[in-house]
Amino acid sequence: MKLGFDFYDRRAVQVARDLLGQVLVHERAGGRVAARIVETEAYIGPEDLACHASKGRTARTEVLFGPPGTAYVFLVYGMHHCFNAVVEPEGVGAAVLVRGVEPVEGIAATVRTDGPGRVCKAMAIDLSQNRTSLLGEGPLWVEAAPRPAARRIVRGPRIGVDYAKEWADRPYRFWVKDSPGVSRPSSLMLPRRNA
DNA sequence: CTACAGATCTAT
DNA sequence: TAGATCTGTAGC
Repeated sequence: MKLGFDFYDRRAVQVARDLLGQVLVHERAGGRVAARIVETEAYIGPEDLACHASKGRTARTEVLFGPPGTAYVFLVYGMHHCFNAVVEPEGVGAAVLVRGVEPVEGIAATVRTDGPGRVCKAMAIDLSQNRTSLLGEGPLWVEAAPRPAARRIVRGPRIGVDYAKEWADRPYRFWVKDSPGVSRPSSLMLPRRNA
């Protein structure tokens, strides 16, 4: 069953942690694509300098202030899409970014799904899903699934938000320990093993 | 109006 | 380590 209003209508950090293990589904003409969420980041509101809502209400960020359970998709670096779920009560500009998934259905095993850009590419998510509801009959939703054991959930600072001053160090990133769907900063990339 | 940097990824 | 490639936002 789909995660509903009450799931998203909570603190961003809580939703980010609870989204781990849940299954993101995109149903479209070409068929259904589904993947298990293994990495998320919370962007907690306008006071959070890493959150797009810190820019105030603009054409781009307006959706963040809307009802929880809405898709927020944006384009970064002119080529990569990032998928978020709007969270917290209406009026609070907050969201949870999905940074990594593991294929469940409709994604070739060879396709990489670690990193927010790759998640959207693998799941065919783009700006056409921006502002669509995750709660009703829209093309995107999150299916409830068993959560990972608490001891398999790891927490740390968000990626790529160094400009956000003290907010950059806040531990708002959550991921499932040892999952291949979890992204790693290039500076920490391990050398490729051929053995 | 122009300039610039960004919640990234890939190839060199 | 830099280039792709586009848009919101700031600055003039």
